[in-house]
Amino acid sequence: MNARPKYKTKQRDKLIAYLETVPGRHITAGDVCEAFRRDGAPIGQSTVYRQMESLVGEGVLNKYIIDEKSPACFEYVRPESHGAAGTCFHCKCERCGKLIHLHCEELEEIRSHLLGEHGFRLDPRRTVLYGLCEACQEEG
Amino acid sequence: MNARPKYKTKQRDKLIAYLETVPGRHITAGDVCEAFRRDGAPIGQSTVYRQMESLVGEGVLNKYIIDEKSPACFEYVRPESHGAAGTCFHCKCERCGKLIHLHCEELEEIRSHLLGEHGFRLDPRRTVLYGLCEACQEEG
DNA sequence: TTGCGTGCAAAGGTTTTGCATGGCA
DNA sequence: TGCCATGCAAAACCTTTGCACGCAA
Repeated sequence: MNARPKYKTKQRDKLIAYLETVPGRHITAGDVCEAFRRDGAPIGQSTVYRQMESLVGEGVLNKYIIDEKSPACFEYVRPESHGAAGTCFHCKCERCGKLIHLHCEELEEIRSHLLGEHGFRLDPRRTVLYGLCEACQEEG
Repeated sequence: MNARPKYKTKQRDKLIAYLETVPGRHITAGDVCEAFRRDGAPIGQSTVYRQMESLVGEGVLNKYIIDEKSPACFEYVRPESHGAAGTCFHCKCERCGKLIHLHCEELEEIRSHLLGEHGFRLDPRRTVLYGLCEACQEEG
């Protein structure tokens, strides 16, 4: 978890204000750029990338990698859960591509188990569980 | 799981022969290209990409994504475990890159839980659990 | 002979970087 | 004033695609 940037800029404020309107949703850097463009007040894409990467370091955003050809997803974390391990797990259907978000207590136990028994600290932000969703299982 | 390609080519044979020399290790398409280049018998990179993608479909290779800027990793699966529902889970350290194979009863519970409670059939062959290994946690 | 596989080069798309300019403290 | 942040354009990177040629069956 890195330090904040030293300066408070208009772009940074606007970016955070926007992110607060989409808590818990998955958005990409491109989404953000487009949102500002539609607003008639575009922000440079390198600024968006740099600030968002910084916000990940500050714990304000989570960053998820779903697969190599999709852009990275960012998710706004509400201030009250900044410290908490309030991250979600992702399941992706190999067949239809559907992405499922799991906020599940029991999956937290996996993390403790891996840490306690195997010394491995699981990072849910980078981990995607692949498999078949309910609908696709039925289709055979 | 898709069908095999219709033709048996020299390039495909050489590729499989090479993969058999690195079972259980994670390699990238670039690694493969370079290995053949060093051998003095290069293979076109598009051929490598196309054949490896095909081998993933055949179940001969697993494909893993670490993060968006690293190239995709492929892992050779030995023939004897092709059909098996590979009770082997993979943990990969995001820092040192170490690959850990876990054969653990308790992790089987993840699968039952996901299936029972969330209707999701986890495929351990496609799934890598990312995080930090013991040594890298200590280094901070 | 048929048509799939190969290989080169170029495109594709996301993210990063160089560098001059502008704004925060 | 001093330094950081911005923004444009271009680079970097991995991967895919178009197309002509060659090889497997």
